[in-house]
Amino acid sequence: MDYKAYAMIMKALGDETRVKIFDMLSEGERCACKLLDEFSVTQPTLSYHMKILCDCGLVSARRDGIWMRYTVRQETLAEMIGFLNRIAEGIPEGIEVCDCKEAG
Amino acid sequence: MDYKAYAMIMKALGDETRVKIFDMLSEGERCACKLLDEFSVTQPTLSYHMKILCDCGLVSARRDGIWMRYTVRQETLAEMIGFLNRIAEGIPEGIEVCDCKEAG
DNA sequence: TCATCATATCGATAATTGTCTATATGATGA
DNA sequence: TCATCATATAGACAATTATCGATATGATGA
Repeated sequence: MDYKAYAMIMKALGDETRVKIFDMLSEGERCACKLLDEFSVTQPTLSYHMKILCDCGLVSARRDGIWMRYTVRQETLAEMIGFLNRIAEGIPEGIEVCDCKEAG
Repeated sequence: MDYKAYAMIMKALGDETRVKIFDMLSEGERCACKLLDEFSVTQPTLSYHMKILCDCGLVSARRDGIWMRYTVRQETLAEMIGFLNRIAEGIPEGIEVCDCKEAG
């Protein structure tokens, strides 16, 4: 997974509606109609948001008859958390001042 | 921290340049000039990106003479990781099918 | 005080995004 | 097969974003 992929995931969650949807999905599989009840957006707008969440790999969709059902993709979420954890762990104890003064 | 704040953080990281900058900062404090060397953007553009990273709370900036030095704000990053962990942990074992069929 | 250097802000602009209405697609059941 | 229902796509549009060049700000040192 490269920076482009991480940025795509973050961008997908960088919208209040989508981050709420994603949080709702943490409770388990949800259908589009349930999600539509919760948010004051039209059906096409919800569909647009779900596509973004699916395209980045955070959510998977399955068709069940005429309904669409969505779940969190744990692998992708785990990779994202891993990336952030590595950044958090990478921070050294002391302050490391860069060598501007010498260079300039 | 509310959904709006989380979305703001995610949006800040939802750009390839910024996610790279943030990853670079995991190595320790960095000055603007060092960051500018690494990325093919102009100085005003870097300044713009750093403002976004600072405004959402992910990065803190300090002035050191004529230089600006940036560090990861561990508290904010930890809160973000915590939020994602709660979502990951919230996913139940079995598939929970919602009651579309009965409701419709 | 003033020139210089690093950074921030301004104003402009092309690209992207989030939203809508209207319409298409695709599954279901009579 | 056809009407119906849930969802997806198309097209339009206002708002936001990422970027730049030009300029302002603010610290430093002669």
